[in-house]
Amino acid sequence: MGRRKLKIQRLEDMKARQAIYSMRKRGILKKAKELSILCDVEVVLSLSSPSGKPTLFVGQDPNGLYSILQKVSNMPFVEREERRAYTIEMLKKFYVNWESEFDPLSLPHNRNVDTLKLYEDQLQELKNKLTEKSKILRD
Amino acid sequence: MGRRKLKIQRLEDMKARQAIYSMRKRGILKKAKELSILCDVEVVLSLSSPSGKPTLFVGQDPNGLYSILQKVSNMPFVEREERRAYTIEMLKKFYVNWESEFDPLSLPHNRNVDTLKLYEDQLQELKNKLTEKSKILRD
DNA sequence: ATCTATTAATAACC
DNA sequence: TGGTTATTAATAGAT
Repeated sequence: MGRRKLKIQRLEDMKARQAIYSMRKRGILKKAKELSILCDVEVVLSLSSPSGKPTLFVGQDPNGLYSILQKVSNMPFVEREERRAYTIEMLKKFYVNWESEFDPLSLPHNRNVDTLKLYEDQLQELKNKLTEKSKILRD
Repeated sequence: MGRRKLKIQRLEDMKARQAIYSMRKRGILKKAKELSILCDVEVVLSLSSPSGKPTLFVGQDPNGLYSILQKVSNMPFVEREERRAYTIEMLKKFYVNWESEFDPLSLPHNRNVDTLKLYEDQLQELKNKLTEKSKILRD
């Protein structure tokens, strides 16, 4: 929408980038909010401005953020900068079709996750340790 | 947009919920993709359908997901179901204005985070332990 | 930031 | 679920 149709490609003009970002950020946040209310669903939207300022929207059920974190918190690798590539690989296994051009990365509930089973088991001990530490920390 | 203006409130009719969700999901995913390309920014969008099927979109820089996880993975509490409320409290501290009616939860880079400093320090030891474990796990 | 000409999303229908 | 159309909403370019 607008005076002209905008080609969807990286805007090279930094000024335009920032301007368009501000406008569209408002739009998508509104959409996110509406969707979460209308359909009573979990929505998490995370953005970074061209200058790097992050924005987080968590709609309706805060457990939405909780649940996505829960999935990924099974991976101990997120805390190590040099492990990014590996983290991404793990995410691909949780969320199929990572590379798909536009289609959402959909994770059917009953997907076969055999390959993850072993991994999860390996992590159990680690998570237990973490939980203990958490407890100590809160006391 | 549509034949009539839709009031933004929870749709009680399950059928309508599912239908509207499908339509709007497509829309918001398109917006997310466009924003990530146009402005070359990190975008992470996580949705749950009314029936619970999750959808994840990660745009442009996969490190977007990485960085949000990195922030929150500073919190060891995410792995404990009964700690949800506490987790939410921590998130509020990372992302201000949690309760704001529509405004995004924005986290300025140079925000004063004194209250977090102590917490982060306390967590350092924990993270070190975690890193060790991760290393062992990969070997 | 605000303003509008236009395009894009979408509510109701089929 | 997928397609069509009348309308509303988002927004590109200009102010």
